[in-house]
Amino acid sequence: MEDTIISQRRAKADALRARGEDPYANDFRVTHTAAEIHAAHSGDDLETLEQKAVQVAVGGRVMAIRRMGKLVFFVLADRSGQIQANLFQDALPAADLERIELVDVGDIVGVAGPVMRTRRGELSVKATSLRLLTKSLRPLPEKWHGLTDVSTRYRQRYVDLIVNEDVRRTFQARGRIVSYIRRFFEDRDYLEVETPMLQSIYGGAAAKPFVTHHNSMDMRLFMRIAPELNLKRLVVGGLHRVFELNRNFRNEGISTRHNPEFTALEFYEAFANYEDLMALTEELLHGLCIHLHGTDQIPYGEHTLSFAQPFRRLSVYQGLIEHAGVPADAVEDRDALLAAAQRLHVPKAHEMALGYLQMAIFEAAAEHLLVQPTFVTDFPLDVSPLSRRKDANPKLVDRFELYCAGREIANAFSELNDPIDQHERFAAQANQRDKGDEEAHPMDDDFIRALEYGMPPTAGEGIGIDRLVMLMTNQPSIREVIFFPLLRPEA
RNA sequence: GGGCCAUUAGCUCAAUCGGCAGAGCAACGGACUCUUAAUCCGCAGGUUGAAGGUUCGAUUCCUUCAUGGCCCA
Repeated sequence: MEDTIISQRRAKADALRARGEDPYANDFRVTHTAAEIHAAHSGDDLETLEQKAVQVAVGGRVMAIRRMGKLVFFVLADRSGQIQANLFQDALPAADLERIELVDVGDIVGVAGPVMRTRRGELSVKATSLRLLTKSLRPLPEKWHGLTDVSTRYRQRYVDLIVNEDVRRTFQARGRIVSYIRRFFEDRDYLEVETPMLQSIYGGAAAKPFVTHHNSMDMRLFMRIAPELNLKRLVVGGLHRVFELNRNFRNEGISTRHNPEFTALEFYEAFANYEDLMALTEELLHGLCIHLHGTDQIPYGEHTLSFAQPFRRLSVYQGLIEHAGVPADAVEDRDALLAAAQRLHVPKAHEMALGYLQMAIFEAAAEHLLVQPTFVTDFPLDVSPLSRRKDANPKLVDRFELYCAGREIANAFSELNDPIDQHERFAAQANQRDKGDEEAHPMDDDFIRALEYGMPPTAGEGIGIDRLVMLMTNQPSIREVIFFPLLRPEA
């Protein structure tokens, strides 16, 4: 029974206290990490190390104990990796030898002594002292199979991280990705900014918000679904290159691709258009892939993704023609589109305005085919209330979405900066809302006012960081790249 | 929201047609000064997710619920 193990370990903590030692001490100082020791001495043989007698102090969790009678091996894990500690009876003071008996797998210990190599070649620390620094009361999962139960892995991510090295690596990669992105934009003279998560009017995307309440102001507030409108206000204010890398909240279903809170990068650059952003996006993803993997060809599930530049480009209309079987001269023909929608089992097709219908067909027919990075361009105006019209075709906008592995990774456009047009678009969205579209964009009078002061010609983009991390780390579920994905509370 | 699947010891998994609930690892006791999932001997550990039903008898069959996973919308 679990309580049996816990009480056994509590007894060991008590035994330590009886010896006048704190089972939760905090006075041990580490001089080296495991990785530093491996890096410094990987080429040193047994005799060389004996001569050098390099003294180190390492601290970490005991991942394995192998007792050989008068010799005990610990495998220690610290933030950098693992190192073996060898506890020889004739190298340790009596008090430390007795302490070995109080150490369990899972405890945090400190070991000091010279770096050595065993006869079998294992680089180790020969312990001349042993401290027990943190008593672990709960047993770790089995050493070979680890922890695999998905629910437990997410609920007790700390255990998942202790025992599953690949999980640790995935989250380390996530950190490096975020860091690379920040550096990428800082190098291009972008300013990192933070804008409100709590908003009295939400906007910037088509999604349902979380609603909350401010008590002392007695005010309804929304969790933001996107930072877009605030970032464009900053561009109006003269911050011509800004980015925000932060959380968005959308009140929708949970799946392998959706978590209610997710991390997005949004960036805005004045005097640029959506074509410029395609080039910038290629550069960002290509550089990131090389930075992480040293190559631009990486596995994702059964596929090999290529981030070699340039990425494929496919207009929405081309997609309708090539993948949905819509005749080339009928991409704006409602009857032809409805026929395609029926073939593809698009629900509620008859209720949709033209642009929504085109996109629903495109998504049903083409989305899953877009495995290699592909810029889908030239979206219908109806579904793009914040994008600039195309000069050549006012029914379309200067917009692209980047698809990869059948998923939307990024969404970008030349920004609509005509306040009159923007007001009309919001009005059209209000009309959609009246028809029952809960995801239609709400009117934002202050945003119109900001545009009336004049926003320079600008292009902006949003990139889903969680999905990007999934691609870069070959993970099939968004929950594998979010430390604590949303779950129902335990019973 | 719909369908399918899973839930058994701390962890990973068994259990024949409905017939005494088992193993490995971890733990506990012991042997061992070069192990690498150490090895060897011994011992212990269970409200089979919850509630109800069928049955002489339920881990197994049925119903409802809970949690999670996958697929679909």
